Amino acid sequence: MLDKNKQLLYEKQAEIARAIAHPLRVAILDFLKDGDQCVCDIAEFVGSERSNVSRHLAVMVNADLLEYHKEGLKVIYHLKCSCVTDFFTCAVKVLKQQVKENEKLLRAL
Amino acid sequence: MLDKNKQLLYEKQAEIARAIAHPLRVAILDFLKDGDQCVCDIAEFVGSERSNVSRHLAVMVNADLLEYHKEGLKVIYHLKCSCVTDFFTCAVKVLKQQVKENEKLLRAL
DNA sequence: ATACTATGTGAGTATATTATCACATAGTTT
DNA sequence: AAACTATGTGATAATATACTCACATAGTAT
Repeated sequence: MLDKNKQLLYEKQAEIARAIAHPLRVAILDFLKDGDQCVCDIAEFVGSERSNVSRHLAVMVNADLLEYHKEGLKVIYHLKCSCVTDFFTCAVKVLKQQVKENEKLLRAL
Repeated sequence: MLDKNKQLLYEKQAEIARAIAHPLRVAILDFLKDGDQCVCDIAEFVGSERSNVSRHLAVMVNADLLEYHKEGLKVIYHLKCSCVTDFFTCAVKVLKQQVKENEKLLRAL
């Protein structure tokens, strides 16, 4: 059985996964990996209301995936840990493997 | 704005993140990285009901993170894509960075 | 066939997450 | 100061997730 420390670690890791686990947030992370952006431009990129984007950004700041600073009226968000892209690399691997299997299935018809 | 294909990709990636985003599932993945296991032993490892574990396993099979085969009465689960550990490496990096910042804060008191 | 073991599933409840709208705040410009 | 712009937040409703219990299924052993 798990000891308390391991359990806590798993909870923390799950928290980080949860902070990524939304299409909009994935889109935001993908956008920010190419450079810092303000809420306004992020909202335009992902195609959602600013208030909604604001909430999603807060989720990721809370999980320490993002940080921000003010520039006049604007709030600029910045990807704090670039290794987040490692996750996406893995996700793409899983997806490609899915496709491969579907192709196999298709050929068997 | 995002085109349909990008949007679909982000949804798929989010789906995979969601499949990881639970303490129990993180624990299971961590357990399986060291070798295949049956539901029974997984349930014991994570310290939860078998029926619950069964459901969590189904979530990850659905996301193509896991696969399984039967061996007599037992169902053996297997980590399909070892790169999942990359995600945890990143998560740990984020957590360490959190700790560092907290230490800084503490010293400033 | 009966009893047993490992696993999965339906139903119900509890809880968490998300989107939306209206509004609040804070900084900027005139 | 008044109007404006960018952002964040409270309240609500809709939806999704998670856990539990009881039961179903499938393979095994006697």
